[in-house]
Amino acid sequence: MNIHSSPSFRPLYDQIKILITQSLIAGEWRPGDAIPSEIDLASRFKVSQGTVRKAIDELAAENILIRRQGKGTFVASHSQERASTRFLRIARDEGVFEYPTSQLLSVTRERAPEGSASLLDLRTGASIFCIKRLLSFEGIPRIFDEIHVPAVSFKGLDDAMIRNYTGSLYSFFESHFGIAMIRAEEHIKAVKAGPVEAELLHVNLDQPLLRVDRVAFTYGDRPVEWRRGLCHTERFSYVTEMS
Amino acid sequence: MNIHSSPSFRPLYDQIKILITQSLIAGEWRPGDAIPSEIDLASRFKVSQGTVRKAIDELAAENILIRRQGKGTFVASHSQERASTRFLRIARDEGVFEYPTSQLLSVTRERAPEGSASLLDLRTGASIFCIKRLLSFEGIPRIFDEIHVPAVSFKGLDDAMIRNYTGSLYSFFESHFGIAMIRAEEHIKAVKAGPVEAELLHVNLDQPLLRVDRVAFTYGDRPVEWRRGLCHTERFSYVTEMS
DNA sequence: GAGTGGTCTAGACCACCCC
DNA sequence: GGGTGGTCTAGACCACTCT
Repeated sequence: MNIHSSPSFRPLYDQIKILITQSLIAGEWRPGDAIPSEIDLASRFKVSQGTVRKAIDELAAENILIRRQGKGTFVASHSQERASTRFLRIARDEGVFEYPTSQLLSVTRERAPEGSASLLDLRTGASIFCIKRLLSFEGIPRIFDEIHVPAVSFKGLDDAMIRNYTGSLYSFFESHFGIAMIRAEEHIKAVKAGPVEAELLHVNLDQPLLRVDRVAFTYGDRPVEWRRGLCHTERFSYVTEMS
Repeated sequence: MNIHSSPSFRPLYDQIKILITQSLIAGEWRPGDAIPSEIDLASRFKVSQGTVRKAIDELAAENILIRRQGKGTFVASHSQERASTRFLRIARDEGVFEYPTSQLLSVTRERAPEGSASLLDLRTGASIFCIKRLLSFEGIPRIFDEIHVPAVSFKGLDDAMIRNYTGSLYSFFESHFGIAMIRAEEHIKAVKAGPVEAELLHVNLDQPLLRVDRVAFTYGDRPVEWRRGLCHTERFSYVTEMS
């Protein structure tokens, strides 16, 4: 098996990562499913088990797959993950973590404004769904979210569907539209509360809020969600780690 | 080599990670140094090269070591890293990244207040150094930092030393005190500018600022720095990624 | 050419899970 | 007991860097 024919050498395990990713994009294995065993994949791709292992190791490090000793390797899912604090970085300063409750404000069909359109690789004016909601911790409204997703990828989305679903929004996107969020980038600023968010979050006008702009990506680094969260950070913080 | 004697089984490569970390703590290899080759380490630890590889792979994934094909494996350093954006997450919304300039305001010896003391595993009132500085982007002051470090680990620190040093603060800590920062946790809030920071950052009183509290750790997950940054985020953002 | 890390293989055996 | 992932080894060969 001579793949060492440079130039532009690409390791075997890297090519296998791509093949696995393509199967994920194609929906051959869906979030929560077990993928074939390492031995099966090795024989399918005609490589050694060690090479498959390395490919899976990297996908697991990216939180795309999850390994469970003795059971198998699974497609990461927002539905079954314990403590879905993975994309929710707001937490109490002290005390136990409590999952927020969500109040849906509106779901509308809109034309994408320039900002979110370009970040979602859409043309300005493309059709999107705009979701507005309020997240509350301990009964107190803390985060006002405005969420844009391309209408073409989320055909038929409406407020009743969301209201009838119990679970996180990303878990809803997975089960109803087969779109799994695997990565996100956020830009954070401190801003003054405007009239809308002041009323929703029960704060005075011009109170400082955290403004968290996010772009989330699915398999193959395809951007599929833009959102802006306005967050009242009294007794709460946005938590990050770096290394 | 039978290490598979459960209970409380610990893989060999994990034990070797610990041994390498201990050498880093002991200062056997310092930031910027090359560590011995994989073959040398394998014979020193009496394991196969593959096992050493796995240990080094994980330390490299944690940004503690840096592999360079054909050259060797090196201890990560804040001095020689290209684009030390690793612990500086504030960037312009658009345009090219420009490294900020630092203006040292004061270096004083203080008694640790309760907050930073407990986060640094010190008793309240322990001796610390308090560094205050102002970071400017494009000539405009953007971040007011207050930094606490234990006096016992930073013996002899004074403002002249910092002023005479060109380079980042963490690179200074490395070269003068042998303390390498490898990981940090941050808690972010939106707050109103008080009188001190309003003047320093040239903003009105009560303007919203980002308040970024950080605890930074060195080898062995030992906390050695607490800092609070107040940041004026007009045209700038705090950038994060998650997966 | 010598030395380093990087890739790939084949095989043995262990830890874990479930039937 | 049989299947899964997890660890460890030994060896071959490639890619990169420096001398």
